[in-house]
Amino acid sequence: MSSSSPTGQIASAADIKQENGMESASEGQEAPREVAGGAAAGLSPPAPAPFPLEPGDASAAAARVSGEEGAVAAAAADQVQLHSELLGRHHHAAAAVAAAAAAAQTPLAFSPDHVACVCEALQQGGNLDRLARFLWSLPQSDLLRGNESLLKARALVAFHQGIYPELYSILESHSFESANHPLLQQLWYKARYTEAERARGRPLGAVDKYRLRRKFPLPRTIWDGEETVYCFKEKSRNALKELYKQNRYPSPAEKRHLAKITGLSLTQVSNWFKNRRQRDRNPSETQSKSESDGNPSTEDESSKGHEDLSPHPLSGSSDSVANLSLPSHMEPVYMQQIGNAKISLSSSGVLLNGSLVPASTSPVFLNGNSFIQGPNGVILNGLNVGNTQTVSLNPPKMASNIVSNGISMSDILGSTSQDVKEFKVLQSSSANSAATTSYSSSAPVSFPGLIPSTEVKREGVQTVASQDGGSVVTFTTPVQINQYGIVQIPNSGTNSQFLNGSIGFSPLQLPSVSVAASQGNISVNSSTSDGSTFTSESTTVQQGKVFLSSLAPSAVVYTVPNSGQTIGSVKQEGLERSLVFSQLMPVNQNPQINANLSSENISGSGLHPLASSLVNVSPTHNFSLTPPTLLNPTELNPDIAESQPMSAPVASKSTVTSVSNTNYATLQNCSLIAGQDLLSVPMTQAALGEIVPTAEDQVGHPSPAVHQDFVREHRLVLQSVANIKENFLTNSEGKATSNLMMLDSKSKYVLEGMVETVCEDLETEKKELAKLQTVQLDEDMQDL
DNA sequence: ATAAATGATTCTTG
DNA sequence: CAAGAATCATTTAT
Repeated sequence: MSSSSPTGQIASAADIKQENGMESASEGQEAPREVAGGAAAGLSPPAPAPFPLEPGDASAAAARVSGEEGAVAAAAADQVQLHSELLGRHHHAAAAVAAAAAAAQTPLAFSPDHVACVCEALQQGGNLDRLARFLWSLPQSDLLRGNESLLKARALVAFHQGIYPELYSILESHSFESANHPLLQQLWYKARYTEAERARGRPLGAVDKYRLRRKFPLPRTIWDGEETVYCFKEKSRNALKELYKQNRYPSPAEKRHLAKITGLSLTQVSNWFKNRRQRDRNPSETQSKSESDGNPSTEDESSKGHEDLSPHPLSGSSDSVANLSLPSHMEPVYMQQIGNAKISLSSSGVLLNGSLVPASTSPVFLNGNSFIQGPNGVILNGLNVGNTQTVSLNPPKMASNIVSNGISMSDILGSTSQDVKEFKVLQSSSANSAATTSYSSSAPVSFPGLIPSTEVKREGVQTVASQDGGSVVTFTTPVQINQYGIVQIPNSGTNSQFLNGSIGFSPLQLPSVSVAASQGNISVNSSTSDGSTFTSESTTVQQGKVFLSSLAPSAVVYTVPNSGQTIGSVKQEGLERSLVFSQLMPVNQNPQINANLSSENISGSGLHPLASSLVNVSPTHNFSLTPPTLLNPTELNPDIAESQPMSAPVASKSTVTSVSNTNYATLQNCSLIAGQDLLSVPMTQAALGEIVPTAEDQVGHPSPAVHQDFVREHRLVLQSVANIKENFLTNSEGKATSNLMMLDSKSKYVLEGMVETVCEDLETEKKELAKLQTVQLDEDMQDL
């Protein structure tokens, strides 16, 4: 009983994943209420059904104990039985298990793969006692290997046996794959709770547990470092807020999209909106105390409030928003980075809700420094490109995609630490103001180098209509402000879909008026933070130029000097060194351009295949679309950096930096960040971890080649899946796919059953993947 | 220890 | 099925 509460909580949390409607949750909990306690959501993950950590423990433990004694002998039999049990469910796994069982009888060492397989299978089945026995039967040598499945199994066993010090030791000594984090995190906390509970003699309260969590933060080995506030990740929260500003009643499609982006379940998204609305509505009770005005939140919200307040609950919303919000799936946040300057197109942010959209996008111009502002935010770069040039890209009509705004933005900002703060402020404020409609005047928060609004004249800002729905980036007539040349590049309507990995580009239109020529150039500089790719000195900067010129009516050439080379005359001749967008991206109809980064490009650094999905590069044209430098995994996940000393590999892998010295322009793909950081980054990291052994890893576990291979196989599978998902994200459907994504909150822990999943749940599209595994297993079997 | 913030649940309604 | 209202239980801040 006493224990039940803590456990219950965890268990409940797990179940809670309402989305999936895990029945497992039902367990035996008596007090649904307690379980329900919002908390559930908080802790990420509970392992769904897979195996019972919870309440049942006691009984399980007891069973184990009793069995344990006389059972050693029985172990083999058990395993055989187990085998048969599993057989029905997992074909491959079963085979492996069988092998294992056989092996068990003859104390031979079997390959790590088999051990891993068996461990996974046993874990899946929740046969902890058997698992414990199995571990017992393993030769010491096997136990010592760095096999993650084995370690996980050992951790589980240690937990169930109450040997917490060992558990902590295991958890802290090995960097586990993110897929295993949820489970291990629970073990960690639960162990802490249990310890405290025992010490104290009475059950812990929620607050007590909270304190324990604070006191014993998760080790980086089982935590990606993503902060969460009230159970939701910061990013997710931001994304939700963004959308809420635009539309209080998101359509199902929007919710789905949001769910996907944030990694939250559909239910969570819905709940969030529901709660938000409720709290916005009646300030009474809870929040009333603070303010007179009902709106607790902030001014901005209130302002926007009136617009959307309109209550058409369901259906209405879609219509009203029609202009703005588009098709459900859009997620267009993408950025392009050219050298130093970062240009963000789209943005989620700000969409001006109904009001602003039509007219003009009133962008905030930041001048002075090279800022290019997207609707949402501003992207800034700390470097000066030219003092006077400003480029603003605003998408007049944005779609719903807010996506990543919060996400990407924050991440991006992260890189430029100094600016971050300001940036954030700016970002939020601008966004808000936009939403409110009153933007121009009040607009911009003070920003260094910002041009007073008065100085800005917007003349030719007319947004050009997008063509056929595809996303179009239009360069409208430049507005001149004094000496400052301002070029507006509105991005109207983003219909194109940007999938994570892909970047959609629409035709760039240049007004015949030569923007650039006279105005000067927009100098863009390469600023890869380290300057590794381009040397970006102020000098260069000034030289770097972007010509939006008369090459062709619709052609734009961005030229960014290469570090080594002097820019000299970049013009038409410079084509080789420059990018001609129009040619490069024939985007018109085909908003999506997918150029896979061939591994070779980055291979030097040992980039894993997965990376390719992340990065889109079209080598042929000295044009590289890369994940923003900022996105360096290192930066995204601080913990990664810490946990993996070898930041170098990581960085290189991300290719973020330079793809080749030939590229002059670097485009950043924001969406990538947004959508993918959840999935890809971690995955990538994991992959790297294996492929590029870090010092830490090696020290920690001298894993045999075999093991690595095995792991790699898994990784391949997983990665493939990831790729699939990313590449075909369009189908929001993706249930199938998502099943394999361990990182996907919905399917959390599905991974747990890596084996199971891979072996058993293969669906049509994934059969090939399965084969991989099969082959692997078969080979192993033969070896046996 | 208390209070505010927040996610989730339950029940009702359309 | 979704939304609103009331209410919880937990998380976070004081």
